[in-house]
Amino acid sequence: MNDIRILIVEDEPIIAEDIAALIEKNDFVVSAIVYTTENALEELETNLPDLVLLDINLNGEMDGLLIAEKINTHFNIPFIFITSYSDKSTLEKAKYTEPSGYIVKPFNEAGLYSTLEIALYNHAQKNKAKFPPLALQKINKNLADPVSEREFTLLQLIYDGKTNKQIAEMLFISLNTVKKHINNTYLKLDTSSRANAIACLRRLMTDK
Amino acid sequence: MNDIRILIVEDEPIIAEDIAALIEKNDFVVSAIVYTTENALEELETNLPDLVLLDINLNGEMDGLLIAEKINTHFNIPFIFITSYSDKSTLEKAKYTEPSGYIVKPFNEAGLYSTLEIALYNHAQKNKAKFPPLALQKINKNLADPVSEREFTLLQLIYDGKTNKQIAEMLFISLNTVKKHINNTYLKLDTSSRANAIACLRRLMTDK
DNA sequence: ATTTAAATCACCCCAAAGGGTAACCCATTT
DNA sequence: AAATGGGTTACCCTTTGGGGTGATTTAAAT
Repeated sequence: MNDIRILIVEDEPIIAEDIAALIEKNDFVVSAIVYTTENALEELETNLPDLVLLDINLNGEMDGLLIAEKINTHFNIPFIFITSYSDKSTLEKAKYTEPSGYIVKPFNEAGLYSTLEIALYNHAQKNKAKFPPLALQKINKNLADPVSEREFTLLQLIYDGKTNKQIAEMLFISLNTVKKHINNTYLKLDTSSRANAIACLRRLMTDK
Repeated sequence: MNDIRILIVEDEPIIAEDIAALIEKNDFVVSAIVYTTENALEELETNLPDLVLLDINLNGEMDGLLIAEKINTHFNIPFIFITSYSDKSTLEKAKYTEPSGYIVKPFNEAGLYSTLEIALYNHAQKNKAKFPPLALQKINKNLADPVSEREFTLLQLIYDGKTNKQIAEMLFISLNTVKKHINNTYLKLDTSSRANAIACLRRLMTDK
């Protein structure tokens, strides 16, 4: 089956059942409902779900944050906080665990469902987000003298490991033109070699 | 100021004002409120915010999705959908744009605030996760002939944009040795230039 | 004790890339 | 009408990088 299995960690049985009903109504599968931190950790070890709905406050303690940390360090699954505590200090602590969502009670079905769907999709995309393609705007934002579109095209090809000759052939322009463009971009990037330009571009893509 | 500037894209002025009030109440700054797709795109070009609150349906069209695509391809900022359309088909389309959040109307202040905070924090973290450092194990996992630790050191320096001469000086070895090592790694990576080797390494880091 | 593998270095050759100058075309702007 | 800026090309020259062969040392493995 390709069913999405969801673990519910919630110390109030009535609310847990309520959540479970909404989830199943939307064609997800509840892998388990647990009421304590210990059971939650055990459930993760023995019956790993695809996603966790997590109450921050469990029996008076903010153990949801501990569980979140455990999920981050030991499992690679998304989790969503469901809590009635929406004060800034709780949220502040919670956000550092990088939850896929944060739902404040009372919540509605549509809100829960959309948060679930997006959490699952975004989590799946997360790995693919590494080494993203270059973005001209992003690079220029950090440059005094902006790179032109044509120059950017050349930079992308350099970034892909192409030689000047290959670039010339791909763009149907002279080798001299390629060299000229690249030289101009080197001035703008304040660099002086392809490999260094690539490192520079990486920096510009992550800066600010 | 380190104020977080938020763009509101919402075709109903009353709701837009409502959102703006909630935002400012929570110490964010509204960079602009726009009612049309055109103005939204213009605003992105001329006055880039830190985050966009985006209604999917603008004047009868699902232009919010177009704007989302534009943000993804041209700008590197988080965006959150705010919509009254919570049907599965709309959500399905929306999730493929990888929004940082999806808020279903009617929403409450706590829900909006927490979604904003988490979107901003997760987006900031996302940037840090981009362009991760090279990992020898990961690279070798995909290579028939594994790279040695010393060779890996050299590769990292190439990846950082260093020249052979710089590498030789940094590692206190002869320029000839540097060349030899690099040549050996080129054989293993089946490549033939630094820039190409870098592109190859990036590939190896993302390949399963 | 011998093989193996990694790291080190040298020398040579040629291809590729970097740096500078000058010029032309074609838009857009002033 | 003139200036500006991007894209294009050429020419010249210097530096860097890539490719091959061979050799030594050291440490680990058989």
